[in-house]
Amino acid sequence: MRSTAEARRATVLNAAVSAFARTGFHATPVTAVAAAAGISEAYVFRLFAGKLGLFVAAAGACFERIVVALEAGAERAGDAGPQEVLEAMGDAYAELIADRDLLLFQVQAQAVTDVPEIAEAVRAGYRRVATFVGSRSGASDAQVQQFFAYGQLCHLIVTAGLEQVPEPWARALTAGIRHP
Amino acid sequence: MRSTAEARRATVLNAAVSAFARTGFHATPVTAVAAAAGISEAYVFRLFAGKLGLFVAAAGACFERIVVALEAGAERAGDAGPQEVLEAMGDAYAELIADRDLLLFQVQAQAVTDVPEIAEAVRAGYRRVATFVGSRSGASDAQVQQFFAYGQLCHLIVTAGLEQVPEPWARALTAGIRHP
DNA sequence: CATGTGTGTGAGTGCACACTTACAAACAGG
DNA sequence: CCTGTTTGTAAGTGTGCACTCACACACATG
Repeated sequence: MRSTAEARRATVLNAAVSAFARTGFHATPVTAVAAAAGISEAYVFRLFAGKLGLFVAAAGACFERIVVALEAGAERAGDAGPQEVLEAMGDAYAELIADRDLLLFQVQAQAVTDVPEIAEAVRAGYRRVATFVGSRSGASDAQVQQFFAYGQLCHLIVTAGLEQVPEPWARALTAGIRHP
Repeated sequence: MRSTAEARRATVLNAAVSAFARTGFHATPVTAVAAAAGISEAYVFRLFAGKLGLFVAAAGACFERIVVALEAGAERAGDAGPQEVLEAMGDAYAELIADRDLLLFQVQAQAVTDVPEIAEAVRAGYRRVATFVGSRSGASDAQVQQFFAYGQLCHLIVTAGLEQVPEPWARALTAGIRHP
């Protein structure tokens, strides 16, 4: 045995998050994921229950990484006030998505929510993130809502490439958004 | 001649917005658009420059309809203050996307911005909407930014079906969002 | 070393779908 | 009524891709 199946699954999931992030569910052949993971397409199908199972598992991994990053960010704020903790989480999120994979994967997953299993995975992911953000920061519902609203705005900015647009309307939308 | 090409193009674009909204660019065969429009697939290819040209044209139609709705909404607020005009636009947008087609199309388009022509169409669309919202309302950049942030949050709520989720975290995210 | 179990692949198979081509019918103008 | 133009389609063609299957190699255990 060159490797255990569990270890392979982990590397495949990393490759899957990146690949799906770039080209989305339907336009990403599992051969692309397999190649990025350095194994054959056939073995990917043995490790996961079809392309759909692979995508759902990748969604789990994506949100897992987000929660971990937010935890680390919140730790930097210690037990400061809700606003401070939220800002620390925002900074952590901005750093995390510098490579764009996690952000783009979320956008891609949102676009395929007509598949029930994917919709459920997206809900489960945001459930984890939202409950964590709320409980860890102690912020009000309205503050948590604002946190996610500007997070979603960040998704638009990145997918549309608005950081690169010098026109006033784009500057207005990107003003104060951290990092991208 | 049963119809003029220009009239056909319009009906095809309506069908295309609906079809692409539901299943996205890559998972929507142009046969589906053709069937919804009541014509043959071959004729769709004569009317538009490939599937990509059809999608880009549909994006134009989508943002066009959004701007028209916002104009009508703003008209209802007359020349009140920026905040009132923004709220009137928000209400108009909420009504407009009751059928979900325009909202879902935007999400789908965002997911396919790795295709340069689509990215440009998305930018052009938001350029129209954002400049109109800013100039018509006279609101500050920060207000306009907030308007779009909560609009994007609305996209998440609808795609993930959060209106149907009774748990507290989902209630926090959907609180005060008009309509869905 | 025989046998079993888990890891891994090459070579298909079948189907969906983007796009083309050859052809037909409706109308317009002279 | 004949000729050209526009509207429209049926029937392909080629390709990409999800998924399968038969098979091979690595390692453990008695």
